[in-house]
Amino acid sequence: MSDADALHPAQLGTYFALMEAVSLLQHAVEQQLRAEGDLSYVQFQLLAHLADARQLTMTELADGVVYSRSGLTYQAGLLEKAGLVTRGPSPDDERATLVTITEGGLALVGRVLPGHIEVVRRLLFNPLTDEDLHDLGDIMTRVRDHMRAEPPRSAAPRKPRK
Amino acid sequence: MSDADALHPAQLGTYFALMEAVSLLQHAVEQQLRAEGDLSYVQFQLLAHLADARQLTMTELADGVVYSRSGLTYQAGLLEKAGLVTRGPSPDDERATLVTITEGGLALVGRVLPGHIEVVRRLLFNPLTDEDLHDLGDIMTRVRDHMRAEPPRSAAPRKPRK
DNA sequence: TATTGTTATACTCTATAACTATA
DNA sequence: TATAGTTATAGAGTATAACAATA
Repeated sequence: MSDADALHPAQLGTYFALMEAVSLLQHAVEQQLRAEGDLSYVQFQLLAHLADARQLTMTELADGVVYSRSGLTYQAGLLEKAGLVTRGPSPDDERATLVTITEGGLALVGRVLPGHIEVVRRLLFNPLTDEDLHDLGDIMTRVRDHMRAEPPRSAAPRKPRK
Repeated sequence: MSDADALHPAQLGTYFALMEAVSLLQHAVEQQLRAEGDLSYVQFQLLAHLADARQLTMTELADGVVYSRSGLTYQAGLLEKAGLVTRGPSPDDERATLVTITEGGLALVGRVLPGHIEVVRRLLFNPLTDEDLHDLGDIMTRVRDHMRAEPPRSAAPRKPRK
């Protein structure tokens, strides 16, 4: 037995606290989005990206949202059915699909965002000082960029039977 | 229009970085757990709690894992079917179900944990200094405790039509 | 050939409500 | 009455693989 599990207790505790806190936050945020906009978090993310860019290809939209292509097609289909986005061919690349946010989509984001922010403020930022906020932003930005750069490392070294 | 959305840009950026980083981490961790132990993250969490306590009631097991009761019953059923836990009545309270981890369950946790920790170390802790680690642990512990204490605040203030 | 996106399909997970049994 | 847990069921989401079309 190696000491591969010799992660410091502090590290393990930090990891679990991080995961649990975000899990709780995500749960709260999803309730708010569902109640005020009938949106899942993923759908909100997609709309938020589109509210910023107005128009993106499926591939561009997939960046920053982890999914499989088919998952994105599914979600885009839902958003289109709800009248929040439209889909059409791209003039530049005939293979691409351009997703465009509608007025209704923009309106919905505007309607949902304040409550969303309120939840985040109450749950995440309330117990933090300005310095905490700065530290957390700095740390998580670094971690995120590091993860984005990491080679996907397809799964695991080996796969014990069963 | 109120200034309800006047969350500082720094706050919004921190929030998004946090959510995205954790999303990426969770994705990576789930792949590892699936590949090396055929477990979901939830199942791993349940087994990890049980590896620590050996025996818990369903209600105790539900603490720290957000779910609905039925969701927990479902997961416990899967773990039992896989031979990783057993379920039986409690001597203290005839209503309660005692969930006990088996030797196989303990072995599986032992087999999966090193790889799990390796992924967390590589993705989360690699780009962090000791001071970052300390800050992050301190911050997220405080946030988590704050969220746990928060009144569930059932959903949202009001629900715009549509 | 590689890339973009969709479809078909199967599966996992989660939540709600109704129900049983014990406290 | 309240609490612990299960069941039935329905719905949302995700992934894989096969496919079509364009670059």
